[in-house]
Amino acid sequence: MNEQSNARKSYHHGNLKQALVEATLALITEKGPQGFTLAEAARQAGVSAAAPYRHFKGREDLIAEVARQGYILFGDLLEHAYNNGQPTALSAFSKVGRAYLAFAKRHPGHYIAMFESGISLTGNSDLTTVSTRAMSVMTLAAEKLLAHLPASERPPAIMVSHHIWAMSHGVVELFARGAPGGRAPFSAEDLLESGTGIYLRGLGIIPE
Amino acid sequence: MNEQSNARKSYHHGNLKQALVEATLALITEKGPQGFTLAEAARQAGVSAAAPYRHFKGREDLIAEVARQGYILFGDLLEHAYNNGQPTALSAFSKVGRAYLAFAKRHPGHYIAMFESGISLTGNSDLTTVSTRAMSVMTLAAEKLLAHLPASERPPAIMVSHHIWAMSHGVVELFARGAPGGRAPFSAEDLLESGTGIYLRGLGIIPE
DNA sequence: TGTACATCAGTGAACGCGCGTTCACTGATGTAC
DNA sequence: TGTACATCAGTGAACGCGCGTTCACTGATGTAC
Repeated sequence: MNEQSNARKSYHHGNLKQALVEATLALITEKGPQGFTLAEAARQAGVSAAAPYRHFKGREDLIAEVARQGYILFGDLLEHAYNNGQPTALSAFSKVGRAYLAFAKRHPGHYIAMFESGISLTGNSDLTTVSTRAMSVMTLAAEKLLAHLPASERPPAIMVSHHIWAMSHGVVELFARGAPGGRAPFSAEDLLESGTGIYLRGLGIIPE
Repeated sequence: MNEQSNARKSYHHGNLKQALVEATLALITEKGPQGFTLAEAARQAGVSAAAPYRHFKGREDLIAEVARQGYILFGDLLEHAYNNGQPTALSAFSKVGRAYLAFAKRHPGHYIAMFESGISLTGNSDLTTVSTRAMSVMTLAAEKLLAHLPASERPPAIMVSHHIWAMSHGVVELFARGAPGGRAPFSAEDLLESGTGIYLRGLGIIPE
């Protein structure tokens, strides 16, 4: 949190790498993934435009680092919400869904870097690793949930987790941030809750 | 479809406005909403960088026009798919869902301009009008579908259409365009079909 | 049908701007002895 | 504890670039008579 106003005493910044990450988060949150520029991130960190090159290969690399940290945080939050499937597979699954939306709302900069910055996972093994891990939590939660069903009417867990992922992502993009959905009569939380509720009833997980 | 290579014979272009719209579509599809520049659109239309200002207030205004045309096309396709709810409310509803995904895949430039360009509906009444109209088709389809249910277990149509909208948009963003979902084991079409199928069963529309 | 003229839709040069990136540099820090 | 030196993490100036936008201009088109 070392900003321009917060003048450095020393020639060395001390924590420039992370300061740049934080500046990037702020800029991305405010102006979108493309409103972000390396030069302005440097400015916000109170450092010359050339300084970031001591820590990042360039603009892309900085965004990738933000996404990387985002995926780790995301995975942590989902895992914590999942809580090893306790107390029940259903409650754990619901909590994971809620954690998804909570992450997107509380960490919009990370979310945008991860899903809207146009960054590509292929060719960045670090990113692939952390994103796979985060997504696997959702799949695991789906698996445990589906275990309750007789095998004959049990859809693939990956499919189910993709359904939930899609619905969650859609709710985030359309209704969570003054986006196209605009002033909808339902909050993002309500929409996701009710949507997954109906979906789970369709799966036969919730009776009646 | 009047491109650079397709040299104008005359001093006047004849159809520059639409040529710029088409160039924008191509650029946006290829490089994302921010990879697009007015200058390059002009270049692709075989015209000087100043020419677009005869037809648009500026960069934003051109993107807005693309989005506007997109919403109109989108609305037309949804309405055609809906087909006045014939032959059954359920089949019409399903067709609308499929049309949503088909539009996103066949007209990615429009879709991106509409939903990912960061364009704002507020303050552009033209845009608001056409987008409202498109979305109302989805709500109408939901309404007719829900009419089959006893009032006691009938959720608001707007909520249902928002659920479907969210799931559809999520599928488009995550699985329809080599996006984060990457090489998933299911196609976007399959995912949306199965997802809405489970959802509709949850609503009690599809039995068993 | 011809002509005079207004309007329209382009041109091309110019502007100021901020960006990403490179480079030789230098002050601060860490370490071997 | 002191000193010499290597390394590190910044600086600041400079570059080339393409962008958005403005402006006076001009060639083409449309119209009144």
